[in-house]
Amino acid sequence: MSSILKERSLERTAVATARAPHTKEQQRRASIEKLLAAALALFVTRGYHATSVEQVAARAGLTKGAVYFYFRSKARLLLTLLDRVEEQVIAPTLEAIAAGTDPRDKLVAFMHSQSLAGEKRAEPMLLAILMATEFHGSRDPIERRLDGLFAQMHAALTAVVEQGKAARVFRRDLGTAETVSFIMAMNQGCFVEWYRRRTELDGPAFVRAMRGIVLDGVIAR
Amino acid sequence: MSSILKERSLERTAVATARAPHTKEQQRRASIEKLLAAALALFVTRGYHATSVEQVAARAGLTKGAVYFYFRSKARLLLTLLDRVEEQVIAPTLEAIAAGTDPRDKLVAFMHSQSLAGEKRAEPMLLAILMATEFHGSRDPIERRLDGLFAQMHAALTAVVEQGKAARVFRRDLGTAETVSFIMAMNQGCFVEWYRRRTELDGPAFVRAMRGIVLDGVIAR
Amino acid sequence: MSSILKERSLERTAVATARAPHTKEQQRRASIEKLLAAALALFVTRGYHATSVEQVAARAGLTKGAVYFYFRSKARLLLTLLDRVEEQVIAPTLEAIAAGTDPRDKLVAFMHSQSLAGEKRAEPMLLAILMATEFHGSRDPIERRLDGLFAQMHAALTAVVEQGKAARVFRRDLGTAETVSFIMAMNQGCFVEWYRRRTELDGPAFVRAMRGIVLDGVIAR
Amino acid sequence: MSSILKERSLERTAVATARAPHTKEQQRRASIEKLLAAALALFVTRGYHATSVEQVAARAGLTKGAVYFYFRSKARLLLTLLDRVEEQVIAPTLEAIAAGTDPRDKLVAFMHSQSLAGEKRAEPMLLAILMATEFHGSRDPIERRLDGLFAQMHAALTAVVEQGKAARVFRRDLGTAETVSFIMAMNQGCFVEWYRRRTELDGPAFVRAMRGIVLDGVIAR
DNA sequence: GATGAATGAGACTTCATTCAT
DNA sequence: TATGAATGAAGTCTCATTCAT
Repeated sequence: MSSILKERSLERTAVATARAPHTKEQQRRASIEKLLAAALALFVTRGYHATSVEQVAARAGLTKGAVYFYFRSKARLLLTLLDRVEEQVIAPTLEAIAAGTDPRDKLVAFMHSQSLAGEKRAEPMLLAILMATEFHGSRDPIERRLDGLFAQMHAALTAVVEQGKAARVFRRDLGTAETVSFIMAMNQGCFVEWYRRRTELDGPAFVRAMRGIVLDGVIAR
Repeated sequence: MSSILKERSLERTAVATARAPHTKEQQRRASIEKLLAAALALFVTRGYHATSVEQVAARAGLTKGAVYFYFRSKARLLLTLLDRVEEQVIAPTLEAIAAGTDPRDKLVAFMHSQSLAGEKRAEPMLLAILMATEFHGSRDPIERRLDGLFAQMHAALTAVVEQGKAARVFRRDLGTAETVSFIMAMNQGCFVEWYRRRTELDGPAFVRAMRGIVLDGVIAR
Repeated sequence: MSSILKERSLERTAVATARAPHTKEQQRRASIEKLLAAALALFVTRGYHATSVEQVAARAGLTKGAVYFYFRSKARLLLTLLDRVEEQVIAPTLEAIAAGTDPRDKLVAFMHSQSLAGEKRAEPMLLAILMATEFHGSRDPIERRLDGLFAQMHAALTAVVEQGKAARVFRRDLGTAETVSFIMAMNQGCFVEWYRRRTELDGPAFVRAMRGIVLDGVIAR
Repeated sequence: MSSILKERSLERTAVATARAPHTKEQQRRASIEKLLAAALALFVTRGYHATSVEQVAARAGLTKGAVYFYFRSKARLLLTLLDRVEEQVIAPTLEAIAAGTDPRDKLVAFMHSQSLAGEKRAEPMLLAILMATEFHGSRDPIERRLDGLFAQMHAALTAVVEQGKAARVFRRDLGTAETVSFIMAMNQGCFVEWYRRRTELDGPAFVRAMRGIVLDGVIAR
């Protein structure tokens, strides 16, 4: 949410665009993007602790110093990445849920939005899930940030399930908290499974299976 | 499967029990158990890489050296733990599946066995899931060991689903691989979710929700 | 032969000398030299295994980390030192041999070159000899490097002895391999002896004794 | 010289031989011999520091504890071995020198005795040479012990050379200390070379070369 | 007579981080 | 803007040694 970079870069955008295309500002942006992309790829495949700042820098074609110049620490590098997850994955999902008219619609919207994310932005979403695993119980600020991200989705889904049960569209024999947890857990589990078995699984078919099973299981008959 | 410890201790069990277990053997066992218990707890809560051998030893009331005396490396400590997961969680689940008579029965048996494990042996099962995340893509021998563990369950479930579809008890509109992956993913996701939200969730209710949704979603109507 | 350092530093020498060598490059060089000098002194007096990286760093006025920054391992530190031995001791000796016109000349050149090395570069030469002892039979890459170094001198001397015997200048009653081994062994033995008894022995007198005995013993009467 | 073991074992020899052959005393001896043999082989091939007490014990078919039971430390293990070197190699050589009638004879006796040792007891002699290299400059008691061993031979040779020069049988243009050092150095260097190139060199031929060169080089014409 | 459990010091190495340039 | 030198803490592992049995 609060990337260190945003403010600084925005205040110079005007000047930069007025002047010319190949400016310091552009290089700055490019370096930042290269570093974030490198970090994302490495954190997702190797994990945060197993990835060294040097590896991130090398993959971005820069040196360690650059990471510390743009991000003040390895942790902020991850936090900046998590800001993007919020913008690009969480926020759209929340909006999609909000846009739905009835509970069933909202649940479908949630799943649809998530599978879209899985297709277009698999890595950012995966990052949040994997980092939640890696930092769980660490008492690190990063854990709190991640808890915040998931809490938003959790809250939104809780509202949907309550609504659904009130409207007698969803099964009422299951606890709300338990239903929500199930949906979140299944969603995250499937994300990870899909990422790992990318080559073996048929993406659309997997999404269909997932959606079908959950809807049939959650919707009251 | 091949714990370093088993051989040595077993070959002496006869002698030991004949003479009544005396201190050397007892101490050996006790130290090993303390170390394994400490490692299990720490690996599950902090992760493997984030846990130092010294922390494991300290939690067991011993020193680093003792860890290296019994297990020859940090990796073997984890591998020994995974041997136990296989014995205590995977094997019983496979047996439960095998004991089921029809596909529906077998699927229920799988879920039941897994939720039992979640109740009685949450940490060992969780260990396998979390380590699979931490070591995925590492090319480490540990990754291969984990792949082996999950492959067993995957294979068993694949057989169940094929049977179920052949008998027209399970939905036939979903791909087998996708259905199996869904079941595994959901199962693992729920395990993690339940562990993390232990205090907020009602265990039995959560298991009921999970089971209900999946059965209703998988079984053909 | 392939010092890690050479490439990097050489490619910048032009720029550096053009602009007058400034601090970064100078500091780099200075630190490397300090580390290599410290390592050389310690490896020669205490041996490789008995010398810790920390001792090397401390003697150079730096910390362990600096050693790993410049050389990536303790082994590379030694290998870099061996590169220098090759350049500064082995190569000149080979050249001296090559420059000799007849076998007797070449043998004298060999001994002269070696005693010069003993005077001016006792430590580098000694390093090779002592490390050959320490690593013999270790199957370590360092052993292979050392074998390579000595093989060059061995080959050169073999040619000289063959030539000498063919020209009937050298004794023909002794096997070539045995004569060469004797020369190498005597040379190395004397190097070590001289280093150890530096204070008691008269260097020039020792060299004279050595040379006299060998020549009188090898040359046919 | 002062093996810890001798006293103890001797006082029981009487009892042991009186009783029966397969006694504790015999086993004791056997274990000690196995340990010493293992240590000798390992120290010579891998070096003292690079050999762990555990490796020694394992090669002897025993455990670490046994080493500490018989020898109180790793150092004493080596010291005991050096006692044997003195008995089996140094002493006989000194006696051989003493038995010679004139200087030339004594020098030949020295070289003959040493080459005999090289044939029959290569490892013990080698041990002394290699350990002298490994411990030189260490200020360890072992270094002093080794200095003592070599000092004996040095002293004996010094007497021989002085005699030889006085009798005008040896070259008088070379310093005594330098000549002695040369002989010692050449002798040790050849020992090592021969051990390393055992397979390539013809032992007798090598000894002949060595002896021929040295005698021709030392004896006055 | 010998083992096996356990320790603790110290080794090599990695890595996040700082800072002068 | 970015690099490269350097640090220091921490991590995995080895090993000589002690001691109860």
